[in-house]
Amino acid sequence: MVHKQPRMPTWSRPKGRAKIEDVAREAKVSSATVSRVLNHPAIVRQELRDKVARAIAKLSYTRDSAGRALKSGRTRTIGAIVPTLGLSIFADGIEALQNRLSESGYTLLIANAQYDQQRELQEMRSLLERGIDGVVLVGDSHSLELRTLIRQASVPVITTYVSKASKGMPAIGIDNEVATRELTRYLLDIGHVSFGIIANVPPSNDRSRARLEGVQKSLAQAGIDLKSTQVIKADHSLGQGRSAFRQLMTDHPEVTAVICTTDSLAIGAIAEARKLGFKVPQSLSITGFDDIELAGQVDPPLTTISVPAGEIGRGAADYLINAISGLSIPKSIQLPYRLIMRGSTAPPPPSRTRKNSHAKPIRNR
Amino acid sequence: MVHKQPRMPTWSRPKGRAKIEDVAREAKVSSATVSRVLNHPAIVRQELRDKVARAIAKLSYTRDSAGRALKSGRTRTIGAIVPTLGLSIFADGIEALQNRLSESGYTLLIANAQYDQQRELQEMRSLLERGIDGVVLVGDSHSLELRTLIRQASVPVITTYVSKASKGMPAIGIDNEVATRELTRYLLDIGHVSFGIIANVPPSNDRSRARLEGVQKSLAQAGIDLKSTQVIKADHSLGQGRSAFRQLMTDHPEVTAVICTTDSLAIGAIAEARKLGFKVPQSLSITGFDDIELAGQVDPPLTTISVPAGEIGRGAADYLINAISGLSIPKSIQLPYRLIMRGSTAPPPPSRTRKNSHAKPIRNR
DNA sequence: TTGTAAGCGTTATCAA
DNA sequence: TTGATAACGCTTACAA
Repeated sequence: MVHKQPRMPTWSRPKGRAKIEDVAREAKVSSATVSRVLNHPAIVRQELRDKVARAIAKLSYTRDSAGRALKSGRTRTIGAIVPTLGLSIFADGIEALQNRLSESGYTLLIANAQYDQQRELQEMRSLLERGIDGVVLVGDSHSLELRTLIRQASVPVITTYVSKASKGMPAIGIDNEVATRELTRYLLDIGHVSFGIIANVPPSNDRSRARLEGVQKSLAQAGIDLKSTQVIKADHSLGQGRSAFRQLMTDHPEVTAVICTTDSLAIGAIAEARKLGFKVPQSLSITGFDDIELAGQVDPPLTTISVPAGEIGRGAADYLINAISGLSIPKSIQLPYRLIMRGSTAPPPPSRTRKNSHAKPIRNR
Repeated sequence: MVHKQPRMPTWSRPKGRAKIEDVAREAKVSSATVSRVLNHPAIVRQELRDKVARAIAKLSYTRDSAGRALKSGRTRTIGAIVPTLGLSIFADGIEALQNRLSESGYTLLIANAQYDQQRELQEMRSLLERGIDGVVLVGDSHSLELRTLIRQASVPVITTYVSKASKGMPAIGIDNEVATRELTRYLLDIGHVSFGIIANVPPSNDRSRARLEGVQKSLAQAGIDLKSTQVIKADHSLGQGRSAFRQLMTDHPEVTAVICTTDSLAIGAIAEARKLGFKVPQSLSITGFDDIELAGQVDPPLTTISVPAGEIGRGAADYLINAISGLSIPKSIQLPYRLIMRGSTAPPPPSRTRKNSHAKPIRNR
């Protein structure tokens, strides 16, 4: 005998979720008391507190954050816009950011802008409409419109992976330019005089630009000339690293040190170098930037600059949480990078050191 | 002469944001009309529509989603909980998910659970409290409590990177077990009889387990015995791939094919193999799984299974958006994987083929 | 210490 | 076609 299933009402309200009134009724107190138990437990009598707690457990009540946000003007939500999640350096930062926020009861709204300022603006609008309490950006190339939007919303903001506040926006990260200066200095010190650079320069990538400038300035300071063909532009893929390397070495066989602005490019370059028969580091030094997981595992392991992505993420979280609660920390936070010297760099072959190089004499002292 | 700055009120409300009433006043219509222009423009007269539009532009008004959510019970927000963002396969999926959601006016709340069911549960509570309209999970190992929570909230859910609905939860992804079966079949077909497996088995990683089972079943079917020492457990890091490989080859020098359950492990294994003097693929074949960017760039390029992370992310978004609007698509979506044959695999050296192997005769048919 | 009630910004129902 | 108004669930003066 087939029984008919008890039929659901044609359209039952999607949420059978308990509300604060239900808890109040169950505990025989007012809804205000329930709210107080939730938000300021100290000011309610132990006995009632327990009753309310039991009622909450029984109904497995959770606050509806919409009502809460409407009343308080706070969403306990932070937004982040990154260029992409496809680069582990950003993914790692976001992961750390989320972990820290979660500990403090915040949730993370995330968006990616694909290095497109127009998209960034649009995502920001969407985030702002959601009423985020704070926002995390990357880098310091942002449209004026974006800045205006943030200022008008008077939402705390911090930008990451760079170290200097730009146009009043606080930052947390490393000084990319100083980092490549040190790296270049190191290569100069061990005797290199003929350089090639593989730089990822998608539009609006200020970090990469700073890295490139660090190298250029350091070389200029050492009186070493750099032809424009010694700087190859690429995106950040391994494949581009390979082809850029090939082009570089075709045009400039005299090069003994190849500086890449990301590890991916460097790893691509190493792969291609090996294929082309270069001995790294004996005849050719190659460096990266970021210190991704792979950097220490390739053969030879990559000399690179380590970027503290986790610390950046955590620091951004802490900064915003403080800023939201009124403790404004207006200054930028400069984090230390580390020059990691591994096996991909060595002094140039004897025949190629300064003595018999074509480098001009040192100009700037 | 120093003028005092006009002093801000001790505590000004953080938002100078225009509300719907302001727009209404500016346009000399009722707030209801403004709302209608925003939500059902068709039913309001052209003239008023324009007036309202102008007022909106003038005040640069945007809806406050808290009020909206409170009224409508919808937040236009999707939550996602991934094990980690540190694996590019997940980062890529999330990126695609976010892009697709963004196109449809949704924003993405993200959390990571670090392969910890307890954390997953806690993050889910937080997400649910935020009133998400749908949720994306990874894999099919989830605590009963989590399932219950989701069911009670009656929030649409989809799990990803697996292909079969488990306990009523729809899924989108590939069939990991079938994939490694095909991969193993391929290795058998080209003559391998002695296998080693490097498997990442963090707690609750069902994908990895399925991959491992696929290999085991395929080998069992071919009548090939697998000692427990031929299966090395590891996490998913490159370094672990290296050490696992070393251990494997120490215990089982007869192995001619090493199957790794992730590309990272395989790349680590290749690096170590090279260091130890193995010739890949001439004397040893190595395979991965995921087809990360690097897989095609290492030397030799890695034979692997390609997982369509982007498609998974987009598919999950589409699924949820449909489910939210009532078009329930109850079935799981099985996406095709691809076996990518590259240079890291080849027939075993002649001396090691079946003829003179120690493999038992085929049992199962 | 607790309860009552107003109001946060929006949308939808009902009347006009 | 438009306007007035009542919720939505929560927090917080203000009263008791």
